[in-house]
Amino acid sequence: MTYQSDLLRTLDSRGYLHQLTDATALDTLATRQVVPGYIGFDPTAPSLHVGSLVQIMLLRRLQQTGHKPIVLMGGGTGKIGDPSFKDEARKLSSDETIAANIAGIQRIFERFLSFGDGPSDAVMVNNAEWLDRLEYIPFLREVGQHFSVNRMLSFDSVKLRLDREQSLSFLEFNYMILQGYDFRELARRQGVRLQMGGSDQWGNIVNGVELARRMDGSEVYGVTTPLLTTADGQKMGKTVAGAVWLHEDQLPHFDYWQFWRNTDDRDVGRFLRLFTDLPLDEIARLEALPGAEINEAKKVLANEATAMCRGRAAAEEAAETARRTFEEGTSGAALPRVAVAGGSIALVDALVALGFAKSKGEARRLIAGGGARVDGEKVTDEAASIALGTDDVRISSGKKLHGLLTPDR
RNA sequence: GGACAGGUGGCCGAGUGGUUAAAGGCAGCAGACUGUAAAUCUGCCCGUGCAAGCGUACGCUGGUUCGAAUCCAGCCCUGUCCA
Repeated sequence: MTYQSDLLRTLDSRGYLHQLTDATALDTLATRQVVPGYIGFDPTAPSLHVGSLVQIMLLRRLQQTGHKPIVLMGGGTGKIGDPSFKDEARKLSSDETIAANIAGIQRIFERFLSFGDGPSDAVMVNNAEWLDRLEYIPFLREVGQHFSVNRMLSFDSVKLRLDREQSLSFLEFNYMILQGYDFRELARRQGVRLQMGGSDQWGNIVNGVELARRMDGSEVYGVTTPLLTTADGQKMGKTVAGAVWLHEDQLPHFDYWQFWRNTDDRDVGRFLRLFTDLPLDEIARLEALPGAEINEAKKVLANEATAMCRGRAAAEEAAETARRTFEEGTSGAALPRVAVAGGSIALVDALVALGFAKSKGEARRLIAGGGARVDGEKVTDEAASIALGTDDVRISSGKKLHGLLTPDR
């Protein structure tokens, strides 16, 4: 369908829409007023990784089209853990951990959203504010009566777990009730009209929509994004080094840039639309590049995505390092470095020190398999030692990972 | 509380006394081919050690045995059914 509102037109054309509870009504609403919309995030880690980036970008689009993004931190629900599509119960987090995680996550959002007091400025709220104070009996009477267990059991998030004969504790079973209640509370307190989330959140979102209607008679809406997988069917956000964290404390700028640079051909257009602010006609041109020229589009993707998250300077440095490393075969400034004292180091130790191998044994296997190079020369002697003069020595693991040994004088 | 089934390496899953650091698959790493892509083929894939080896590992604790992931006992956890 064609949408009237900037909001839905943008979301639709850039590939964010999977399901909507009431597209027409939401579309109309968005043409008439500033729509406060939220997405919930569990503060179960001190940072967020690329897996959350679609949701973050969704809030950014909301703000870009004149509406108000609200970041809901699940300080209360985080104490329970979302059971959706998880195989096993999450570990419960302590209050201190949760508070620290929230602080870590906030600094990431500040890069994607503009916070403040204005009508379309972003705000961050914590559902512990209302959830921690709930009293069991009143809650059951007011909220519990609106939930049918029969229905909750039919939700995929629960059903799949039960079908696989895995345990689902009552604690976790309550997650969807609390999340529905969040929506209703935010609607009441802040006039929130929209909840967004990944497709796995559909059931939770619908619960909230219905709860708000039943308790307060208010109309609120839900939008989910498609589950983001790479073209070869993998969940997005893993690289050689593990999760692709958004904050540089967990992942260097260069690695972040490389993550985007290594995007599958088939994903380039989709990712450009989702993760950059480039205009659609420009993206259409880039994704149509034939054959190896598509690499130009990947560079643009890497530059833009890195600039948004890490800053333009970081993106440029990463791009320059990548150009020198991969196109010239020399070294760039953003490569990881390890200082070596004493003028020499065993190759296995160097590989471990640079993080290219988790253990000496792994480093040895890498060398034996022909994957290790010193200054571009393949080395197959597991016992090789590297002598350092005055210059940096470049160590490579495979084609992708490069690092420098710097003499420590 | 009772009956039954089960708990194996990051995941799935074989294995019912020695030749089992544990088949196979997935994921991951490397090589070849390429375009820092995909697909395909090949090798690697607990730690330590140049190596022989040593250490650790099949829910936990103890036992039987020359020898246990495999047998026995108790406990913990999960599922199904019953109360």
